[in-house]
Amino acid sequence: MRALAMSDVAALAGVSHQTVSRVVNGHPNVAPHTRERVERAIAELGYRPNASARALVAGSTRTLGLVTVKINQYGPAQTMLGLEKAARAAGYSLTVSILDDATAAAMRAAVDTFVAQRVDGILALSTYDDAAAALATLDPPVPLVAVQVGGGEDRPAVGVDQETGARLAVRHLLALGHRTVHHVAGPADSQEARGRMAGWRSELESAGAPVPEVVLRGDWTPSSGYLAGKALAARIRGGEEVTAIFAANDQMALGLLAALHEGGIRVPEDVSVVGFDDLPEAPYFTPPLTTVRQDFAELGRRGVQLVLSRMRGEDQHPEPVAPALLVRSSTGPAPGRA
Amino acid sequence: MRALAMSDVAALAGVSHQTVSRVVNGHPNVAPHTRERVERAIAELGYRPNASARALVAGSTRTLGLVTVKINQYGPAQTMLGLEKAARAAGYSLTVSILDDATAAAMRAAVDTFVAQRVDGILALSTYDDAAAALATLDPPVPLVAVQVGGGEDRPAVGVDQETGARLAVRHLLALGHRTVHHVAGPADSQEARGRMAGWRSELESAGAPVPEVVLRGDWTPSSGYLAGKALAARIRGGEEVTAIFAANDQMALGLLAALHEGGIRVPEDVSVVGFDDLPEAPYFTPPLTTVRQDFAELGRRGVQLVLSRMRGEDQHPEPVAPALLVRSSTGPAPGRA
DNA sequence: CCGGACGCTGTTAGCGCTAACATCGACGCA
DNA sequence: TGCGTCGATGTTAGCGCTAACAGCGTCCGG
Repeated sequence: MRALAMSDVAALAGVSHQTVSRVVNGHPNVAPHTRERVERAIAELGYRPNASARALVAGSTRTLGLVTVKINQYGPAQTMLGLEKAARAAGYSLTVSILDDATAAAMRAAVDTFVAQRVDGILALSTYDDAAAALATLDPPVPLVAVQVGGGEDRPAVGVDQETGARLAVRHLLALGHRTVHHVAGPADSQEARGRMAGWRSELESAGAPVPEVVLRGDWTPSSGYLAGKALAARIRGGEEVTAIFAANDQMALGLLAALHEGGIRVPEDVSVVGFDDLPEAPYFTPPLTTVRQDFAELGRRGVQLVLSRMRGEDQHPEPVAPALLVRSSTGPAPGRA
Repeated sequence: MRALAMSDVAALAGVSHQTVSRVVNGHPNVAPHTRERVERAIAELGYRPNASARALVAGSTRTLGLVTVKINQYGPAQTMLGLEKAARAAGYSLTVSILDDATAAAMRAAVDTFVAQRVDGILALSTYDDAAAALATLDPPVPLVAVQVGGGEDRPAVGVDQETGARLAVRHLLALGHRTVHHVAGPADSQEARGRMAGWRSELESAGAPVPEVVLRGDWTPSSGYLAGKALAARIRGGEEVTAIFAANDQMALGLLAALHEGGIRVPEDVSVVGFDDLPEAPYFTPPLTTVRQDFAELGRRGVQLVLSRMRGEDQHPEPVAPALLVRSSTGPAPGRA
C-alpha cells in the first residue's frame, strides 16, 4: 500500500500532477472549475503534499531546530514555549533536542542531526558556559542563533537583560532604606547567574552601598536556597546585620524563605527577599514574593525573528528584552526605619 | 552555492556516489581503503546526508510528532521532556506543536502538518476532554497515541494511574485518624482531574467514610487553591470539622496553604494537606508538602514505546504507570488523636 | 586451465515534487 | 482571414538519495 501522492489526486481529478501542484500552491492561471475539481479530489482522498519531496526540490524544510539544555527550570521551559509559538506563527515547524548536559559532543550531535534534517535555522537555548563554548566550536551551514546566552564573538543572540533586572531588584531594596543587599547567586558557570550578580554589584556600587560577600552560589534549586537561608539565619542570630536579600531566582528564594521561617526570622519585618523569574507559584509563597519578571514570550518572538532575518541574510542585532519588577509582600522597609 | 551532496564527496574520493552511500550506511562489501578514503572526504567537506532525500526514498522520516495543549503546567512539561528523551534514545527526532487550546480545528491543523511532514508516528498529550474529542475525529494515516488522556474507544493510550494516586493520598490521611477527607478538585473538563476525584471518592467509600461535597473545582492554579483555602478557612472558623484536605495538584495545594496560613489555621496541627505532582518546590512549601509523585520519565518512555510498537503493527496495551506517595510534613494525626 | 562464485564497484531507476519549457486553443486586432 | 498573444494545461528534467541490478576482476575447485 503506497502512500497517497500527487499523481493519485491528478488521476482522480483527470488532470496532470502539475495542475494539482499549481492548485496546492495557489498559483494563478488555473481555470476555476479545474481548481474546484482538484480541490474536491484532494478532500476526497485526504491528500497532503509530501514535505520531504518539497524540501528536496525547494531546498527548504520550513523547519527550525531547537537545542536546549537543562530545561527543567521554569525560564528555559517558558522560553521554549515562546519559541515554538513564534515559529508556528511564522509558518515554521520546530524540532527539539533537549540535552541532559551541554557537552560539546552532545551539542555537536544535536546540531549535526539538524543539519542532516536540513532545518532552515537553529536556535540554541542555554545559559551555561559549557553550552556557549560548545556553540563556539560549531559552524553549521545554516544560521544558528543563541537564546539567553551571549554567543560570544559574532554569534547572533537574543536575551533578557539580566543586569537591568538585578539592578531593579537592588534599587527597590535600597529605596526601602536597606543599607545594603545580600545576594544568593546562581551557578558560577551560568551567564545568566553572572549577569544577575553583576547587576547586583554594580547597582550597589553606584549607590555607594557596601558590597557584601556573595552568600552562596546555589544551583537554582530550592534546596540550595534553603542552605543559603540556613547559613544566613545563623549569621543573623549571631548579630550580623542582614536585612535584604536578592536571590538569583524564585526557587532559591523559596528555599530561603523556608529556612528563614524555620529560623524564626520574619519576612519582610526582619528581612526583605526578592527573587527572579516570577514563577506562577510566587504570589502564593509565604509571604508572596517580590520578584523580577522576564517576558519569555517576547524573548521567543525575538529569537525566531532573529533566525528568520539571518536566513534572509540580514545582519540584525536585536536589543535585549527588558525585565520588570513586581512588588509583593516579601519586601518592606528596613527594620527600625518604618 | 549549492549545498553539499553525496556526489561532491564521491568526486573528492574518486568513487561513485553509491559507494559513498554504502559507507554512510555502514554496508559491508566496501574495501577498507575505499571506506577510509570516503570517510576522509566526508570529514573534509563536513558532509551530512540529506534527510529529505532519504525520507523520500525510504518512506520514513524517523521523526515523531508531538501535539500538546496547555503545557504551562508542570506535569505536561515534564512528560514532554520524557517523551523527547525517549524518542531520541530510540533514534527518532521530535517535532512539537504546542497549542493554546484544544479546539478540534487546531488539533486537526497540527496533525495535518505532521502528516504532511510524514512523521512516522504522532503523540498527543493532553488531559482535557476537548482534546480527546478532537482526537476522536482524527484518523491520520500513521499511528497516533494519546498520552495522559484516555483516547476513547480504540485509540491506544498511556497514562499515569490517577485513581490509584488519589487513593494513596486518601488512604494515608485516613490512616492518620482523620474521619474523612475533603477534596479540592481540578477542572471538570480534565480527565486527569476526574480520575483523581474518582479515586478520592472510591477510597472514602470503601473505607466507609463520609464523602463530603467537593470544596471547589479549581483550574490547577495556585490562585484557585487560594480561593478554596479561603472558603475552607471560613467554614472551619464556623465550627465545621475539616481536618484533612486532598488537593488535586501541588499548585492548588500551595494556594490552599497560603490561605490557611492567613486564616490562622495551622498545617498539619489543625488540618492536613496532600497535593499531587511533586513539584520541585513542594519540599520547600510551608510546611513541606506531602504529595503524590508521577513518574513522567517513565510515562514518556512508555508513550514512545507504544507508538513505535504501533508502527511495527503490534497491538500492545500498556499498563498505566503507578504513582507513589511522598510523605512530608503537611500531614499529621487528626486533632485530638495524637 | 576453465567455469562459477564471490567481492567490490558502478550504472540505472525512481521516490514525490516544483520549475522550466512546450503545446494548444481562443481571442483580438490589422 | 491570418497572426501574434495569452491563458490553461501538459511534459520533462532534476532535487539527493537508496535499492536493484550489472560488470568486472579474482580466486578456487575440478
